[in-house]
Amino acid sequence: MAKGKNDRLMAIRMIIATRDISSQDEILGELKKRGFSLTQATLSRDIKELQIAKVPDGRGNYRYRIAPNTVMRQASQAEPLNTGSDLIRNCALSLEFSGQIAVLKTRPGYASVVADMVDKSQNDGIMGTLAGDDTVLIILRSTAQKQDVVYGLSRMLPNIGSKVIE
Amino acid sequence: MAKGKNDRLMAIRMIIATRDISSQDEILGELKKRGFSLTQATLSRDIKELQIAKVPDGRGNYRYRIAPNTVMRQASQAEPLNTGSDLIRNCALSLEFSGQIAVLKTRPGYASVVADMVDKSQNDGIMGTLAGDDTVLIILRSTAQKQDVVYGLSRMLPNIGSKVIE
DNA sequence: GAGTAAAATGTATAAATTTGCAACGTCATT
DNA sequence: AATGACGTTGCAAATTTATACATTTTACTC
Repeated sequence: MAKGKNDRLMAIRMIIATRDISSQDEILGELKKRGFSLTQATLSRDIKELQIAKVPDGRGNYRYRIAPNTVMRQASQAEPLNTGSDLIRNCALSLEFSGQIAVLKTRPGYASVVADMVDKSQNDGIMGTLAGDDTVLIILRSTAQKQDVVYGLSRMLPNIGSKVIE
Repeated sequence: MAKGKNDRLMAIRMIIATRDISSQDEILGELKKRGFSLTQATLSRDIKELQIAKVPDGRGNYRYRIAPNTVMRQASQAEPLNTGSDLIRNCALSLEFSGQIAVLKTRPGYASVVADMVDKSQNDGIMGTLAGDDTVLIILRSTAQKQDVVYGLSRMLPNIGSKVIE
């Protein structure tokens, strides 16, 4: 099972989203369980590339998390869109609207990745997004139509339409 | 011994919000310039307490950042307001409204500091704020008038009026 | 003021993370 | 096949960060 670097990066994201991890050696152990072969040095480089950080959790411990600085972006400043993997595409769990706000629930740890995709979906109705760990808050422009927003999102998240809570 | 621990913590927040810092020793140097006397060990503990993390910045370097609070602060619980420096005052870049929400963009890294100031501005129209890295989400009370909110903010951020996107 | 518990800090060290460098593999071109 | 550009990786060392332990300071009570 010769897995490429990209699979490894996705696996790292999944691991830190799923488990309470506080050192790179722990991540390394999880990766090896999953059949990856690498050293801690490479992992450190991967983590840098993924913008993952070791963050104090406020309860006396540390935890690896996807970088805070990808948390919020203005939709209009987005770059051209990028396909992304199925793994990412399928991690949107639900979408619910309330006035000019929409709340998009994701699998734990994926919110910032999904928020990034939402920003890149070039949707005029979206003013900006804010991502936590498993929730993306989407701020709509006052002129936005709910249907148009859902349609726009569906370009990046194909089956989002079926996840809308009415 | 000049200043208490709390002053030191505030100084650390200010330093990392203001400068591009990539190691604790650099922070230590800034603190000493400002008249604080401490060791790296104490700084490490302070950083843990403040939930500050060393985050890859996506451009090949690392930077210390305050962990974004994913929990909304209630404006009403704010302490009396505090002048703040010109540097902080001038880091609001734009302000845009959509219904009961306003999105305030700041220079990267300043959102939590600005959000803090907004909370302390004792503005009745503001229900609370949520800060990312360079964006502050301001949730307005349903009764709030946009003009009153802008006016209230201008007490903390003097030229915010000119940054409003219409 | 003496006594005591808790908090804060420094010292020294351990643990964790980053990085320079050389080596290897992949592609595209010659 | 040889060449070269480029990305990826391991190794080992350097750097950076966290922490165990001892000591000092602070805050409070008597």
